[in-house]
Amino acid sequence: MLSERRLQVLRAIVQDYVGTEEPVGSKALTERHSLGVSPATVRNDMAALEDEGYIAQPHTSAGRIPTDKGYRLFVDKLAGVKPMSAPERRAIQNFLDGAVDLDDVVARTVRLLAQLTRQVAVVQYPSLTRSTVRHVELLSLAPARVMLVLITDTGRVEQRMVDCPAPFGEASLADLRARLNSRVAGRRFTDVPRLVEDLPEAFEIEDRGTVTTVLSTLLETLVEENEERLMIGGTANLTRFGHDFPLTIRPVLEALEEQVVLLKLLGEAKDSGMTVRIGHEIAHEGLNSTSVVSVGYGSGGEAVAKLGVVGPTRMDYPGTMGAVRAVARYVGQILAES
Amino acid sequence: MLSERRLQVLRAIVQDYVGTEEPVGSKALTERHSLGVSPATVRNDMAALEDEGYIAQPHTSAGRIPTDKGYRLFVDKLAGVKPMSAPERRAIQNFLDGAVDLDDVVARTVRLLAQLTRQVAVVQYPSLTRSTVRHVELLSLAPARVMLVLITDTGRVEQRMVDCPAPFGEASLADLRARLNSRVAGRRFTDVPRLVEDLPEAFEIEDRGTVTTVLSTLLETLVEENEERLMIGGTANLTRFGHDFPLTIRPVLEALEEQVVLLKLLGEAKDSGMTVRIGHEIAHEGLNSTSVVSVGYGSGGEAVAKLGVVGPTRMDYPGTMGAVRAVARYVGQILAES
DNA sequence: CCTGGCACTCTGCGCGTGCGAGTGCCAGCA
DNA sequence: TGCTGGCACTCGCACGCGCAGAGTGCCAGG
Repeated sequence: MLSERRLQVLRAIVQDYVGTEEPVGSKALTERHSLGVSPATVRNDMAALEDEGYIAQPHTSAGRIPTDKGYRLFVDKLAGVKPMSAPERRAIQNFLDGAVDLDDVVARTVRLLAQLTRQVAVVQYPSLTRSTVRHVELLSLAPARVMLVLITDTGRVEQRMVDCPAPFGEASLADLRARLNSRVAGRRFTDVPRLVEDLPEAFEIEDRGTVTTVLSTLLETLVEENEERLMIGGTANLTRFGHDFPLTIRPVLEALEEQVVLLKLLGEAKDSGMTVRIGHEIAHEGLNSTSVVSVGYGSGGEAVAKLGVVGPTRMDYPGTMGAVRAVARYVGQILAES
Repeated sequence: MLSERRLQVLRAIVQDYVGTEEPVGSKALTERHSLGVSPATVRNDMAALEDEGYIAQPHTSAGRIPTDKGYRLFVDKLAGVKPMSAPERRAIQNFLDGAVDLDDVVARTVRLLAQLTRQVAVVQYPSLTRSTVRHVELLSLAPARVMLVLITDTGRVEQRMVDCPAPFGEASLADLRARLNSRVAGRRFTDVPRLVEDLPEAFEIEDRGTVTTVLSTLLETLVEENEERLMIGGTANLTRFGHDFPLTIRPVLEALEEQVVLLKLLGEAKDSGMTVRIGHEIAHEGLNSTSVVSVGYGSGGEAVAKLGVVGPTRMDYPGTMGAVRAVARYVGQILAES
């Protein structure tokens, strides 16, 4: 176990390194923080911290920088979440209140997060699978062509074209629409398959094919995991990554374009509370030198999706976590209102 | 007027520079192209081209690189559009055919363009203002709350929540839905205001407030220019920009995040035919060292939106133009089918 | 267990040099 | 008049060198 002072030294190293982006030496440390001991003592502590793997030196006889393990300890034990100031909170609320629809909410959230954290922001659209159905609408576009529109409680709208095996009359369509809604409106997506199972039986034999087709399209839409979308913003902040970044930025941009990767990343995070993944804790190779701070957000007490930021491992964790948490909270409020 | 050979020299310079990314000298030119003259002659030609402002030397006694004016001449007079090969065309078609809905079409198009051109791809969603209405749906969510869903012929769906001034019965709602659709279905957006003008008069006095509210929300949705969305992809290709690019890439990323800028840019382009904007021809400062190749696409003969790529001025214009044109063509087909 | 001192190591930077690519110009030739 | 070969000149760039500065590890003393 590390002594109290050594933890303080680690904290000081992380803070200074995050601020200056340069390896920090023993002398500078004692000057900028009142540790009450001399540089020589700090050097001993640093040697110990290095032995334990919390810090490292990029080159012999340069200062130390924190390792992923060091940041981990810092986040878990040494730093809290820095709350947003009251004016900041008001600004967040004002900005988000101006949104007109779901797309706009998500777009504004991305912008806001990117600006607050000066990092890359990622916001997942409210997930279909955890939402409830508000309404299912069926529109007849042609005798054997139906458009299926699914509206969720989070305001998301999905539509699908359905080619029917046989012409389908207006009356039957209205019938199906009514029965469908009376069964699934207000229910969770996961319950829908069970609820509509026996629906075809209520129809005339010649309509059953069409009903089955419509229903299977609906179920398809519900489970279609790859329809989980997300919005990204603030990529220009990547240019503040480091001095060497031609090589650093490339894989990150590539990873960000692979929405699958990001969705997986967000999916792995805890459903409640904040998740911080640091450097090599992230499985995807291109993101090995980044950290991801994510949190669930939702209209009720329950998370319907996640949002977060991607930045260099050398980031201001307390500030970033504060911003992410605050934004998630207000987005949840907005969604609950709409 | 420049002699034929001088134009050939310019063409050769552009081609070589695009290929090697390095200033090209007189000797290398004669070696790689059979111009039938000696380096000395080429030097004279180059001096002339430089006087005219078509090429420049980055430093005294280095090779020459084309100026924006040089690229302009190259694009207008010296190079055609390089058509895609048959296998490439098949690949494009196959890839786009797999799309399930409009979002997917756009997403795939972006991916495809970015891969084909190895540059940043920008695809505008089919514009509302030039489309026609396929269907307007009204859903009663609460006694005084209506959801308005607008479906366009390009498959785009817009929804808006409407808070009514007074409760609105199911019957009135059905009435409004029917009247509305009979008037506007299949009509162009621009005609809609005129067509629904006198609609409130057909309703009982107590419903008119609500009808008016719904209609104005509809009109709002139609004109809402800022709802013009676009999707961007292939930003990782920016890292191939140049060696110096920390400074170059930053403003470009920022400009790309400002969708307003991009929309303006696309909006300024010709409606039909391909538009190439080179370097300083682009008003926005951050994009001064880029070129934009854009073209309209649409389901009928008519363009409903634009797509294009953003890349360094030093790009393979014939190839890029070929890819952009081909993709636009196939996207148009896909939209027409759906 | 902390401290001051000391010798050591390594990176980054400024400077001077040489090389090579490329140019402009000129005189000669078709 | 236009093309060619030759020649002197100009830079940019890569390389090597040496120096200063920051930081370390270790040791002996309090």
